[in-house]
Amino acid sequence: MMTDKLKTVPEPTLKRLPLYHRFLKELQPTGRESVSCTDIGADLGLDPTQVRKDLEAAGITGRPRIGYTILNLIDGIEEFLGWKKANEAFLVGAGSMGSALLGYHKFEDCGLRIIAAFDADPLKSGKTIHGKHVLPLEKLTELAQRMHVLLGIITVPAAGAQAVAEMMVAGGIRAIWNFAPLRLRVPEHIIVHNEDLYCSLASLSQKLARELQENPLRSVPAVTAVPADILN
Amino acid sequence: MMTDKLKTVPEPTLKRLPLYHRFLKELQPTGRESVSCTDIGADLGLDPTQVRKDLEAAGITGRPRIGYTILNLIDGIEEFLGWKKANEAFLVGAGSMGSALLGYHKFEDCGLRIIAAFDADPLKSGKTIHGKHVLPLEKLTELAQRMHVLLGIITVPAAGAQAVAEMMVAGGIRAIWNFAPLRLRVPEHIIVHNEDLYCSLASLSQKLARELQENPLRSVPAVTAVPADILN
DNA sequence: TAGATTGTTAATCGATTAACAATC
DNA sequence: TAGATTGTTAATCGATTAACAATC
Repeated sequence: MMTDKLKTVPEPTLKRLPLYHRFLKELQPTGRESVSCTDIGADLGLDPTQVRKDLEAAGITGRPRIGYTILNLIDGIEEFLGWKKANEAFLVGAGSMGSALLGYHKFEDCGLRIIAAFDADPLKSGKTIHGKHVLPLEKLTELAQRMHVLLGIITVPAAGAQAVAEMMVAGGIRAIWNFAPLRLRVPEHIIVHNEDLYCSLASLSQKLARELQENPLRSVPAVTAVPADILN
Repeated sequence: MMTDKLKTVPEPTLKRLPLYHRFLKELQPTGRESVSCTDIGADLGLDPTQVRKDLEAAGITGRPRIGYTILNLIDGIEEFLGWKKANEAFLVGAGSMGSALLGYHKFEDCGLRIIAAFDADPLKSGKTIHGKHVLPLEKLTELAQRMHVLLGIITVPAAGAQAVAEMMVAGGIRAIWNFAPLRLRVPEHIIVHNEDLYCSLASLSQKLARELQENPLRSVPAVTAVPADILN
């Protein structure tokens, strides 16, 4: 158990730590006690030194010749990433993406507890999705304030996202996980994390275009007509 | 219209180009003809030189003193990112995340055309989600082959993802957009893009934990009891 | 012409990788 | 002891930022 100050670490390190965590969780049931950076790196295709640096950044120490105690490592990563004490969160936008996130109960293992959803549509508020109540949007600010909810998730369409962000900020929310495809304008102290699928797609699409330019088609089978009624 | 060779560009550049594109699309209706890197940078909070470098990497040129022609810029970015000719894609896993993606019709503007979904569950296959047919999983490989579909989207739970990836590869799919929280083991020439929400959450959660450590609570209003019946 | 902006080269910064000493 | 592995410092690499010349 370590409760040192949480340091600022490079973003890439922050993204890799959960990968280590996942690998260690797979390793745990095997009964092994310790693991080396070489082992972790081998599984994920990473340089062992990088793994060591990441763990060092997270404030986790091992023992020369032995490696790291798996239990210790899992605990240290969870502590460092803030997964030990759950962040309560409000989700706004009970559309399909919102519903999907409400169903990801595994988020709780990562310290995320979505305690309610909100939607401007009266047809949606009042319902329950994956066991979570959907409340009318106008209650967001007040409830966030009263309940000291510090994390907000935005899954509304782009057009409504800025307004929602402002309601969240007004309610004292400090960090926003934004799935709407736009940059939110919020005060500087608010942490915003954009999950911009369009940007993500852009990078995939460019890579595929480039790959196809280099190797047009690996094999060129006859183009067969496909039953029209089976696809739209 | 530019049809030069598509270059390999830094990943960060690839992620920023769609942001420029979005800003330019907003600018377009105003009737303005040209724009400078300073303008773009100001909107997104980026260094103008970085914007210029990114555009240069995408093979787009401007004119000193004038800037870039907006139309030209939009066209150039779309061309470079491969948004001009649609990539046909198969999506596997018609759960809530899959459904959400099937409903994102704006993906088509980014050159992504999801032409069908697949699911192992016979209760789901046969249905139609957001206008797309859901087919039985066992048809995936053959159909991908016959239709020359090159892009696959995985939205099944982690346990099934590796098997799906293998079916995709067998069907000749060249790029995979993976939403399942695990690293897929695929041949080297396959492009994999992991949309790992857990890793993303980790970084947000750590930042929030750190922020709370530094500024525990901006204001400390009384903790009010919340109607128990309104939340679960 | 003068000034704004691109294009391009150099400097800086940060992250990754390599080298090696400390240690169990 | 010898050897594997951590801890730590140095070297490399790549991306960002700064500087400045070219140009419309």
